[in-house]
Amino acid sequence: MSNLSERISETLKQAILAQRLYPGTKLGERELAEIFDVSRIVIRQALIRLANEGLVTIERNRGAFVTRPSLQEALEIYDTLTLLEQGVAMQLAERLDASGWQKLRDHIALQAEAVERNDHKAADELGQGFHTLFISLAGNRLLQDMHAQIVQRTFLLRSLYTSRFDYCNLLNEHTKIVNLLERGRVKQAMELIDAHHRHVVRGYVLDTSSYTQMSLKEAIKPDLEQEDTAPAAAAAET
Amino acid sequence: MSNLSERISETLKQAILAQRLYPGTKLGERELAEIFDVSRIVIRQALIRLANEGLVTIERNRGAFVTRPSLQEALEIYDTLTLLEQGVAMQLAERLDASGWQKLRDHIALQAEAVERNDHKAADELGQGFHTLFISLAGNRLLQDMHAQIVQRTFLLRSLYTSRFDYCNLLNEHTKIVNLLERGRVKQAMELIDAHHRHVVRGYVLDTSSYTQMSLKEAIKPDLEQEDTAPAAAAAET
DNA sequence: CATGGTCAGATTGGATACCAATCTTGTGAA
DNA sequence: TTCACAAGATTGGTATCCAATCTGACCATG
Repeated sequence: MSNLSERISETLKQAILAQRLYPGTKLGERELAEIFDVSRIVIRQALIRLANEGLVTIERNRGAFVTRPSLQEALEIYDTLTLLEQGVAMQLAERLDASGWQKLRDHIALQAEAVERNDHKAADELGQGFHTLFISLAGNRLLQDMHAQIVQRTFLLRSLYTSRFDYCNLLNEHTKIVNLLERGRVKQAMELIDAHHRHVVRGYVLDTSSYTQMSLKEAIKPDLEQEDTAPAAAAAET
Repeated sequence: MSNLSERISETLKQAILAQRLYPGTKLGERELAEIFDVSRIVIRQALIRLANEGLVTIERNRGAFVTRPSLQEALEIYDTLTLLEQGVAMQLAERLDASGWQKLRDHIALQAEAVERNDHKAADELGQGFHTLFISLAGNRLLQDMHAQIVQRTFLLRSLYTSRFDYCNLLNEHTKIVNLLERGRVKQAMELIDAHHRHVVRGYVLDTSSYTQMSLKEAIKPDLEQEDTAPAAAAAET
């Protein structure tokens, strides 16, 4: 359904966020056109979309590459994330109702389970999800979209630097933040949010050595198969 | 220089921000392709760029239109703007040096002159500029870009609703905010920032009757001439 | 008279083929 | 070895064509 170029940009985005496409990887128009079996123009449009979101960098007459954020940009990403979440924290402390706080606690409980199961993958995703849920409770769609865009960029950093998070500690901080806010201790909560993001940044070890290179086709294939069920059936009819 | 589709999207953006292209106006591919004398594909790419920034809305198989923000979205825009500027206020109160405060005061002085001259246009632009300067002092490029994108959307609102601002009052509030922040009275400053944006919103009178409809070509022409000096000369040679 | 359905035209989304400009690369000469 | 230059590859853009869909007018029917 909907736009072809939009679907392709979405597929590429998933591959980038899942770290199957590594920052710096060249995204050749011709190559992608063959992989997706579409014209180059659709690929170009998809790349323009991704470039506008900052996930891809287009260099004139040279091509598109998965964006490689500098350390400076990495700091800006977390600084901005902190600013947004501190702002939302202030709003929630004033406006959030009981059911809202409960949603946060439920989410934390889910993550706690995952941590106990030693399910790193789930714990990681739920940890990310907490921040998204937190922002969404402000009820501001625009703010939510901006936040989501910045969170996306953090995935580029995860690809670039090996990350060793202390999930248990991060989870505890989530709990503390909710507790502080619900009791109206806004200032302390905001300081903790700041510290929380610094802890996340500290989890990034500057170690660009260990990354597995993958072919473009290899990297995209999983998403391709997942979404190509219908087109494949249609193709079988011909 | 650089991309054709990027230049065209920039030109269209100027026309939208200058309120020569009114929200709801249809941006037909064929029509624009003739006006700019380029292929439809370049236009499509430009429209995709603008759609990603929220200035244009693309409806499948129907075409692109200048975005018409709902009242809900208008509130979200100013709510988000408030959140960003409050966050930056906190940072500046802690970190800004003397020369930074001076820049803010200088800017306010410029706007004060414009107000005294009764130069509404300049006063308006400088009023906008204050917020941009304010954010830029945080020294966070990403944050600055996000802020700029949201400010752009406020221009859509200015087109949609007739605005009657009390420039003198808004200017005074700018002064007060700077004074409060420099003296470390962060909380009061943040409250004033909130009030300030509410005053701006109040300046929008819901009155969709008085808007001058303009043809697409008419609306774009000024920017076209401005940037087409070189191409025009080249065309004259043929 | 109003209402609903059908059909032609217009517009968008996309494919294909082609060309110009630029970048990369590899080779040959100094 | 190093520099310059030519060949190939890639991107940016054009023109033309086609399918899908939306729009709107026209006509038939209750």
